[in-house]
Amino acid sequence: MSSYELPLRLFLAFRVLIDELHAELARQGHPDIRPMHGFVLQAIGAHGTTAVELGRTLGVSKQAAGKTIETLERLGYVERGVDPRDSRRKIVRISSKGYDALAKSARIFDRLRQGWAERLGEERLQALESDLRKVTPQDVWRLDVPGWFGA
Amino acid sequence: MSSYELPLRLFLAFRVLIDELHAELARQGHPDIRPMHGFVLQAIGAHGTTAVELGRTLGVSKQAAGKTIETLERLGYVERGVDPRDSRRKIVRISSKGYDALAKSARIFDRLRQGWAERLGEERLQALESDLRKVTPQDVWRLDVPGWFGA
DNA sequence: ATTTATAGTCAACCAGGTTGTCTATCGTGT
DNA sequence: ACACGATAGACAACCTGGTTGACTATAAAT
Repeated sequence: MSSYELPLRLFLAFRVLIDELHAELARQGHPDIRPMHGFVLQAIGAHGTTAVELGRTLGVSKQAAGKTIETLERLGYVERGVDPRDSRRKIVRISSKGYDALAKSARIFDRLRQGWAERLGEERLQALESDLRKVTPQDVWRLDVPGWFGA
Repeated sequence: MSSYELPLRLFLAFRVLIDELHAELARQGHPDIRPMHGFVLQAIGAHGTTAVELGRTLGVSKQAAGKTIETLERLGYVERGVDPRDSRRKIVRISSKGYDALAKSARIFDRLRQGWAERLGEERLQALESDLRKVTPQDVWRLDVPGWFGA
């Protein structure tokens, strides 16, 4: 096929996962969560963060990060509190609803991955994951912080 | 390995290709082309199309398609003419500048794919492409792209 | 001939990004 | 001790690319 196939298929593969995730999340009580909110919650992390910090992590301006936080707060996925040691900072923390969404997302992603493993074979899927790691930047934003999914 | 890694890596792999494409396109005389414009040109095709048709192909509203066409026309990548058999329709055709961008994009994608082939091995890359085809829809052009191309 | 469907445009709105400006607070160097 | 530079957050104006709804012109069907 065309030179466009590889990038397009990568994008479509991503979209397939994200679309199924959100259809399923909607069924499981999170109809208003938007694609990427899960990734933002991941980026916020278990210890909380601030707008400036989140902006740096995600590679956007602090104002953009602030708007996203505002949206997530309005939807109830994060809560904001003050930093007792620095009254300029407002700590953003994942709420219990946020943890619920994260836990459900993780389970759904695992199930979707299982579906792929059945279609491609676990071996081939592991090869695919390994190859993707080789062509993408390492150390994206620490995805393996322990204790993220418990609530 | 978190449940989020697979979708994230797919997205990052896509972004790596798109970012390098546009850096290179800018060097080759197309500094103002935006991520996705190439895909839209592909969707327009050699026979031309209309705003309504393009919207259907891309899975967006006719108004959104119209805005994108307007942008591409302003940048000189497409031209609009009337349909002699239906005076309501305005046919959108790829301009010579548009074809130049498409040809260069194809060459750049091919070169990027070659780089991956050298890093992963041609065999593994073909396996990856084959696996991606198995988990993505056949209808490659319905990719409600909005928002996903970032940058 | 009248009705219905279609193509395109305009307007209002939204999300999420940008830059610039401003205030409050912190931390440091003299 | 304190003045000053750096930082966190908020606000405003603006951009892009989506959305829906309303409207006009034209084509097609009954």
